[in-house]
Amino acid sequence: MGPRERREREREEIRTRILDAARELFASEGVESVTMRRIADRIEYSPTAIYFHFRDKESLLAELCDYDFRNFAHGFTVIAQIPDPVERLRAAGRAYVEFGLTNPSHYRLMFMTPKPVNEKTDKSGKGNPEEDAYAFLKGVVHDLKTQGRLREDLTDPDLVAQTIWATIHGVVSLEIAKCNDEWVEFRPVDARTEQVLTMVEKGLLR
Amino acid sequence: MGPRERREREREEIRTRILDAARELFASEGVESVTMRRIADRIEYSPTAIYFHFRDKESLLAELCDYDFRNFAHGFTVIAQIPDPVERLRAAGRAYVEFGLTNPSHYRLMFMTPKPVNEKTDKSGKGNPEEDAYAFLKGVVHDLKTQGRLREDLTDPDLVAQTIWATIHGVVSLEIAKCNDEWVEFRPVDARTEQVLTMVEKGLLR
DNA sequence: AACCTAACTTAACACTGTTAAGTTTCGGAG
DNA sequence: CTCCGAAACTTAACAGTGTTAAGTTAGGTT
Repeated sequence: MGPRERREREREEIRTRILDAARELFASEGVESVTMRRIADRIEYSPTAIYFHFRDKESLLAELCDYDFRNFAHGFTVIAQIPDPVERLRAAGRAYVEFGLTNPSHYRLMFMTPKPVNEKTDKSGKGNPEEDAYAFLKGVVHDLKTQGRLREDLTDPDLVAQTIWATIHGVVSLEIAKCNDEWVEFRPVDARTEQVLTMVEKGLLR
Repeated sequence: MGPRERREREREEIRTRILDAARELFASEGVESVTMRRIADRIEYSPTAIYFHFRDKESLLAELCDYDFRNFAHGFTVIAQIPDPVERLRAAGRAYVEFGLTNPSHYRLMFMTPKPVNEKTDKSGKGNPEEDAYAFLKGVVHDLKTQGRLREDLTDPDLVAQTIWATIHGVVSLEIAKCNDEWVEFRPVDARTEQVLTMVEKGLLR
């Protein structure tokens, strides 16, 4: 209750105000419109003030994506309840696509942009949500295997998980990057998603 | 042979010198290192000179990618000779992956970066190479269908082609964007490619 | 009451893409 | 041969970016 805690709380408050301002710009106008100066305008601070709360722009955006993806990943706890692993996989795939399409800027930054090699993966604490999502997928693959639903020649669960991930990621990322191109008559993305999911089933299960 | 033609030829020459300089930077240091000023340095011109040959930076890079992808797509003419459409599909998939991995900057700009909505697709002349590649894929799907190799419930060739494209694109783009992440133990990209290709076969053919 | 540090602002730096204005070069017409 | 006009280029500048060094203010601690 001392002023020490208050200061800390206030500090956390302005941190999230910065993140909120960034998110609005991010979602409404895309990543290239997110500018330190524009964020600062929104919260009526000087641009330099942001650097007192975030190391640089990149880690600000990384934290934003991390936070929102973690928020989304909470939905996986209800999907995890689905007993049939095949249905669970379908549901997870649909949810993943939906996240990508409703948060294209997030998705782009997280999964379509190469990171420089440094990548101090901040081992401390909760563990990054991408990793958790991948672990979830691996769990589904594990269940498929123990229930004998996987094709018998598929022995490496990581390889299977990465195959599934790549496939569904392909749908999302192609939609995000290419939906405005008119030279290919794209089928509705939902149709493509379902098509891909049944291909995964018929191609990997038995 | 008049000076008229010479001037035109010289103009074309400096154009390709600009493209070559851009390509070197592009390939060796990535797209974010390609700067009008650095291109200009390499050819010992002023940065402004480039604008006499290219409308802006974006169309310079677009032309570069277009040119190189078209160059790559010529390889498809030999793949097109493969009589068995299944083998043809595999070969095309492998070639596509190889292009993406040896030209990640090209691939990123062409297939992992959203274009603004305008997109004056320059209907004039040769037609863009991405479209040609897609047409090639549709041709394979067509052959598969007429030979009765496609699953009978797959009636829409575009949907099938887009499914295959998304799948293989997923492998390439994930590799480009995530190969430096250490939290997931990626299997070798060749293994993932083969895995995905057999999944496509078992999932879409009969 | 004095101080000291956290939180902020102002001003600036080194970049970026792009453009307006001025200069050079050079083929073609009188 | 001379002059012209346009093409090809340069210099200087603008408006924007992320980021930092230095200065200022406010508020809890001694």
